[in-house]
Amino acid sequence: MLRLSTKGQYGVRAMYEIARGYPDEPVNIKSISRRQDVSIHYLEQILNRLRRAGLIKSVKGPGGGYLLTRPPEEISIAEILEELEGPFALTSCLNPEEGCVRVDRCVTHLLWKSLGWQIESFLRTVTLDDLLKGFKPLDYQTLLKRARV
Amino acid sequence: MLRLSTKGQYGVRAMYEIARGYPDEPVNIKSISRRQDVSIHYLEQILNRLRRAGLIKSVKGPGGGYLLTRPPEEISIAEILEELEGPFALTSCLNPEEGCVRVDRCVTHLLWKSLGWQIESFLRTVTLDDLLKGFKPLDYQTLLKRARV
DNA sequence: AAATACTTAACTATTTTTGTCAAGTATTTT
DNA sequence: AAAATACTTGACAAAAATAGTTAAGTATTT
Ligand code: FES
Ligand code: FES
Repeated sequence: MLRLSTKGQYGVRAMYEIARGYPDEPVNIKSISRRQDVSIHYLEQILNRLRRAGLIKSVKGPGGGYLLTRPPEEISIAEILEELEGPFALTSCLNPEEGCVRVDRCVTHLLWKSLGWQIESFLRTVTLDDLLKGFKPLDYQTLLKRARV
Repeated sequence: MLRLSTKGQYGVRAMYEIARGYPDEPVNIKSISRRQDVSIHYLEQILNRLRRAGLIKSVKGPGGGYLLTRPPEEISIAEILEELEGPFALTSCLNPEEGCVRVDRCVTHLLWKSLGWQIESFLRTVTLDDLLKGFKPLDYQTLLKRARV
């Protein structure tokens, strides 16, 4: 239930590899593909979107690859996922572009909205730098402390 | 991103209607369909699963319908969603039946696992009784207080 | 000129979602 | 017994989303 698509998962893992080269060592697609076991062609599609969104930039030619445009501690997981999968809206009713006529008399609307907030808030507190440092949230209490900030 | 299927959404809303008849007034499918704007045939499919799971029971014949098998305050949203959409596993790697060979060297595995825990924990604290009483989580702080229990 | 590496668009197979349809079975009331 | 109400089950199917692949480029450095 509530599955994260492979596009989002691969995107975060690719960003982790690119973050390892920060600030000046471009990481090429082939090595990301090798280290993360994701097809080169699929990665091309994913990295293109992240580049157009301004999260990474590309360096062409031999020795080229991808580089972060900002320090790893300034790029959150939420930001990456948002670019690849759209806004945090658990239901179509919550999507501003779709909306819902039942909103006012719906008993579950606020529930989904709140859960969405909670998910988004947590993912905004986790950055690429956390992943680089081997961030390992061990228990629920630790998570709450982070989220409470 | 991270969408909840209509089956899960409709399931919770149907359970809310059935909860309104607790403990002794069976609620028939037709009235659930009318009040929640969901097709009768689709509801049949959903309620069947919830009945087989033991969350509700059916009463046949005229005046029949569905009844909760336990008090509304003992049935959490998490339980309903689990029956309709399977376990809280954000990625296939987290699903016990699927698994993943990369788990040990994966930089994101614990992240998705933690987020899954957080979502599940929150939904276990919200019950049908909360919905009946018009539970309206107003802000993130309120949510955290509930989750912290 | 050659090698490396990114860029873009179009296409497609598979799976999941979101239902519908049809033919029952069970129970109560008259 | 008959009629009405209401649940039960399984099969089917359209539509959308997911998860990629294919092909033909362009740009840069050595
Ligand atoms: S049905 Fe749209 S807000 Fe609940
Ligand atoms: S790829 Fe399976 S655990 Fe991360």
